[in-house]
Amino acid sequence: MKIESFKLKAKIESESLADFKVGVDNVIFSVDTAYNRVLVLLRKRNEEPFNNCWSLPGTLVRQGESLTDAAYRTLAEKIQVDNLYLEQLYSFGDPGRDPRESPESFGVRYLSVSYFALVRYEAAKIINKANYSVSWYKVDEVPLLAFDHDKILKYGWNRLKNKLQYSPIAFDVLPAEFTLNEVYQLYCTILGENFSDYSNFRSRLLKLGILSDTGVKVSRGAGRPASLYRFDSQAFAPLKDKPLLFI
Amino acid sequence: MKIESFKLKAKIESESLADFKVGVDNVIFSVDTAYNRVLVLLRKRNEEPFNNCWSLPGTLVRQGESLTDAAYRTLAEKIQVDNLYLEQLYSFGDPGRDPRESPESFGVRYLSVSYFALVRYEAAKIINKANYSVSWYKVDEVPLLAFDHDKILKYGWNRLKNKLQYSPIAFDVLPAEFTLNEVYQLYCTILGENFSDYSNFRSRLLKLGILSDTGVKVSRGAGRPASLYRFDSQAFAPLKDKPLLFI
DNA sequence: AAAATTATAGTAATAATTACCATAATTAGG
DNA sequence: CCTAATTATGGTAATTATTACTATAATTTT
Repeated sequence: MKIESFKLKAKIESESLADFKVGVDNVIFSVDTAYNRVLVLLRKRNEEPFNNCWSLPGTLVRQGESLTDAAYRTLAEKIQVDNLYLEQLYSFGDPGRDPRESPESFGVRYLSVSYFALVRYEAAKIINKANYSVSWYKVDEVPLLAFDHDKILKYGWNRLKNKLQYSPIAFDVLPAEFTLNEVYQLYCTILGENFSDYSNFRSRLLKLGILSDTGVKVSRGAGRPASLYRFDSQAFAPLKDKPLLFI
Repeated sequence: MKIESFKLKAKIESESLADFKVGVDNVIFSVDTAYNRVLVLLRKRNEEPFNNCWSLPGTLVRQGESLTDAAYRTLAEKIQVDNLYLEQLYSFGDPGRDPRESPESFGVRYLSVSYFALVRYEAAKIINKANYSVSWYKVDEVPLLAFDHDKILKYGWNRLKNKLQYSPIAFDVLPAEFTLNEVYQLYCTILGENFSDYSNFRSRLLKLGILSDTGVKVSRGAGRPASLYRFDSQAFAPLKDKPLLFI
């Protein structure tokens, strides 16, 4: 059987099934505790459709590549960072969400599997290349985005705020050793300042029993030196999948 | 340009991009409070691959069809039910997850966008047709499933237990008017009996202020008649997206 | 050396949770 | 028809958690 006739046969057999290109779009948040802001990484498109529009950084999935790999590849192309949290967000696949779904393209559909990532602003370095431009935008000051990326961003921003409250994602993003104030600043920056008082946040966090005090003290500017803590993943393991509030 | 040569050009242009078929697989749970068990709907496959294996009910997405529509279509083919909760779960797309991803099929990939649904067992009627067989299995007694459906089921079962605790999905599944005991039984059946005492569950639930007493009393068997309540979606609206515990 | 700053511990008032108990209103069984 | 069993509902005291503070310790800044 020749290739083309095989293809035709497959086409007939599949009746009216859609053919998909699958893209991965990343909502990459960075927490800038120094300036009390959350930023999201946007990329200026330099191709059709939505040429010159800002969009979430994304890529189409290649042969043999897993979805997560595609997400990491996109992220690694744009920023250089050691500690990050990444998880799949949601899949957007409504017909018509991508203008490339034209009749001339034989009814191909574009599905976006979105991922959300969290990094610290100070620890993430943007990789600038000649052929594209990426930039951090304050999460509440993003321009209109290409495709349905506004919707994806909104979805991701909600997930981030919720996830932070019942999941220890903060410790994936912080360096291995951190002060309690650094944790507090991270929570404040993402959730707003009025969610808890520092003293109570400290006791709440320590009572969970998932942080271990290294005993090492560090001075960051003025004031009494703070203890460095580590996240104790062994102590956390039994709490996994329990509805656990971190704030 | 002829169709075939256009296709060839598209192929070259797309370099090493994967082509996907997108399927929707449903983890449909039913709560059987009478027998204190949670069931999941499985379908016996009557086609390759995994012929004669049990699998999650699913379908490939058709041209012009949204993912959610495909999920509802699969569900409506298998069961007849009035009140249900449905939400997208996760997308599984690792290369090699479907044996149809053979070299002869030109590197096509099979992505599964999974959905999870919740219904009441008493309210869901299986639709039996000649060409397939579906059946409820206790969630802790499922056989080995086709594809990576074991993984999907596990993921869905976790999501269900968590979601129930911070989201009012119970009221999507219950009839419009229900007794507090019916709510309690639903929670017990899914989460196990030792999560809370009935009396405390009642006060917790009522204190949320999202249920309104209709004043109508019903007798279900022996004992004092119970009040029928309604879910007050208006009262719930401001609580949406807050980390709210229902137990 | 004094003032400012930050970390940490602690405390009293309030609120929430828990493990019960009491009573009301019905059905079930003789 | 009467009594026992059953279920719904309201309540309470003990415990625990949360909240809004205060006090003190250990450092840097001036």
